Amino acid sequence: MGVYEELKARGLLAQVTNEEVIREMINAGKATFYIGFDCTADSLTAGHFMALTLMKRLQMAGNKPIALIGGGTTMIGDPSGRTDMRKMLTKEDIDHNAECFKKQMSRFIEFGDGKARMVNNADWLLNLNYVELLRDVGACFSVNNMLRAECYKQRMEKGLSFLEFNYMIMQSYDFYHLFQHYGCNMQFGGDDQWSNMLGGTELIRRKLGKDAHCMTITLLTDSQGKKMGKTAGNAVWLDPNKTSPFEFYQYWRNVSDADVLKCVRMLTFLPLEQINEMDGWEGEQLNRAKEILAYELTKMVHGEEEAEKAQTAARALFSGGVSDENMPTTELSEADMTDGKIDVISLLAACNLVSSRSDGRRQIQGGGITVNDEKVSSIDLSFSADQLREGLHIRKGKKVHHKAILKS
RNA sequence: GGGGGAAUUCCCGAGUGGCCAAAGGGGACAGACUGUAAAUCUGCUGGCACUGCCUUCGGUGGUUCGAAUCCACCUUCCCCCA
Repeated sequence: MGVYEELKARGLLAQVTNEEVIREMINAGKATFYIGFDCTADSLTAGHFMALTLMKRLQMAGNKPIALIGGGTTMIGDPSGRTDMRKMLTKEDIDHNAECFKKQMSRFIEFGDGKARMVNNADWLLNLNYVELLRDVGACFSVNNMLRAECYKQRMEKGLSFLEFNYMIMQSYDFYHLFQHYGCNMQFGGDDQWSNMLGGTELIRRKLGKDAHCMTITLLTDSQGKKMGKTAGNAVWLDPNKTSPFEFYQYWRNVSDADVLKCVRMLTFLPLEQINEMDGWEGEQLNRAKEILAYELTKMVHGEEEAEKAQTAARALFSGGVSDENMPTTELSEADMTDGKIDVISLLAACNLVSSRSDGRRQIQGGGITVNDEKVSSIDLSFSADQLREGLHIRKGKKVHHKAILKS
């Protein structure tokens, strides 16, 4: 089975420009493809992760990946799939974010001679001359067509600035540039990028009379149709300082039944035969599939050791209830104590388990807080330095476990 | 450039002088039930020194005993005409 068939079997492919040509090309390892990453934050997210695994799959089949960091395009902001304009980022923010991306990506993809390449479109986009660009490239775009593009549809009601309207042109220019300078003949991206990507092939055809291809990845959505990789509106980050390995593990451990197999298929590198076997699992047995998913992904992102730790911690907490070394921990100091003790609310706040003291109060009143297996029933409860020295196992709800300990 | 409309808490959206920390819904969080699932039901959802006080209704000033609500100017957005 070629890599194309594998991608298809895993449900990763959404749209392709020319199935025949693309299948042959990537199965034979003849493609030089790029995926663009806009650096709107200082860490990659679970959403980017899928693109990275795709890159890896294709690289393993002999194709050459180019990871494009959108230092230039981020200056504009992609309006696709958005109902409002993105916050404008400064050049400094963007550069910083691009650096962070670079580091994280190197964990997954091998960069270097003859391997994957990393480029930043700031290098060619920022120096473009407006009038020159208009004559050179602008003439190749039909506004009528652009307005019909799916990615602008949502914005036709809410308003679309000229700045954002140009995003498609910039992305198209990227492809054109990479095609000429790096022999890049294919572009990958999320399905929401389809129209932007087609803009590139169109430009290449018009300017150079050559064919280039695109292929989009199915967006990872849950059974409710929402994009996955977010909790409480926050992204699940790949940076361990922003989303700890334990939290990362738990995110995947908690996907709903309906989505587990889809995630395993799309995100892990487990062989398809094994996945197909898991497909028959039902009910409680699916918990096993969730563990596998969580473990595999944590291993890829944070390494085997962290994955083990997260799994051990999770198992201990949810089946035995025994506290464990691997639980997220906050070290408190004497300064956090008043008169040799600390009250529950302060404790929760110090561990960042609640968003404010009021929130902490509510959590306690709602019966959601447990310390050392005892439900906290009064907001007046406090703990002594000695108790804290031994370590307190705080639980918020069923899933959030935390340890607080007094550092001597 | 002309005319009309809009901006409310995480989101949608009610509120058009005091009874407004602001209806309703969504989401989030927590409780019950479970399988660390889904569905369902319940609670909760600005902050704090919490029967009280403080900050919030695009911004800045003003009117008033009192403003999310009235007035002026500004900013941003939408629609129609050019």
